[in-house]
Amino acid sequence: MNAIAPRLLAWFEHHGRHDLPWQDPRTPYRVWLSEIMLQQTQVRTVIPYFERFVAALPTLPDLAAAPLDAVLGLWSGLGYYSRARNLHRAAGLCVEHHGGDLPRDADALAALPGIGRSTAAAILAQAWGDRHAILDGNVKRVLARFHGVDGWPGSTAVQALLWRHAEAQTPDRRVADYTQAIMDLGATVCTRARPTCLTCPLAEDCVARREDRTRELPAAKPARTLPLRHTTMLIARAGDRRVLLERRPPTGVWAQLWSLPETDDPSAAAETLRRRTGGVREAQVRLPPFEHVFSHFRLNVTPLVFDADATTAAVADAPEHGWFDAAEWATLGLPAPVRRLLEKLETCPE
DNA sequence: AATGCGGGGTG
DNA sequence: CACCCAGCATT
Repeated sequence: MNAIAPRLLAWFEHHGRHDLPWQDPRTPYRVWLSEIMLQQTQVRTVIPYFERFVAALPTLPDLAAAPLDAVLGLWSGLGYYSRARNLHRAAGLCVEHHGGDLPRDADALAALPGIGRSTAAAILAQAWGDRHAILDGNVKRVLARFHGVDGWPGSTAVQALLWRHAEAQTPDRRVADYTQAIMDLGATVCTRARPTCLTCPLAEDCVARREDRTRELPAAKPARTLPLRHTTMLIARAGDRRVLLERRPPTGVWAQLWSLPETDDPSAAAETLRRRTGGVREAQVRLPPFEHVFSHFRLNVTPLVFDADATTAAVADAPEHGWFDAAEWATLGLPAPVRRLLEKLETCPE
């Protein structure tokens, strides 16, 4: 086997990232939180969210004791909100079953919601130096290129092969540094576009480099055009400038987040709102339609603004809802486009 | 084995 | 505009 660990560890000393906020102090809780936030999310995006989160909830018991809405508020804008709900649930389970700590065991970790094979391994490797192989996007790219693995890494077969390479390359010692090193190499040298092979410690034995195929590996996901959906978001604004929000259903996009009432029939918009608010009339202010892109569809959003006479209670079968002023909705877990919409309305005159 | 789940960055 | 990113849960 052509071992990469010695070269990677030597490179890591001077060229790795040693000042990430979750590296110091390096506690299992902070490592866990960072790993969850970093799922499908880049380091630069995560850092401000991480700092805010640990400032508000410094320990695992703090997280377990916090209301879910507070956790979703801290997560608002980061995306993949099931991560926040699972994080909160897992914290409760740790208090209940593990004395308020994360278990130091891969199977016990992977049994917690939101923690899979790779995240469990990353937590044990980073927090304790225990020998476990990780396989995230960076490691997939480095190993696919180094070993010349063809095929899309999302497919089961290719993923299984990459796991075998990852296990075989993980050293017996300095596992925390090795794990960080291979991710740093993927993030800073072996990048998706224009990798800087001239500075790479693995270039000499890299199959993709030798065969000039770094541009082709790892193979791209099979293309598919995203379906387009439409919705109308209803902004009911009271005289005191409070707006009507409702909690979204427990499943589907933006599950359990606070958001604007929606309708798929714009002509029925006023009637939809009247069921919740009493009298409304369409406002003078207009907001332009916009498009929001998800991984699996595109959403065309038409905002409609209404002036509401009263802030009466909703009928019994309506979803959970409420009237919020700017200071209040600012702290809620809102979908990013809804937050932008409300911010825009705040700044624009009558 | 495939799909749902956000939001932002990149070429 | 397409693709990707410190993946996991669900079907």
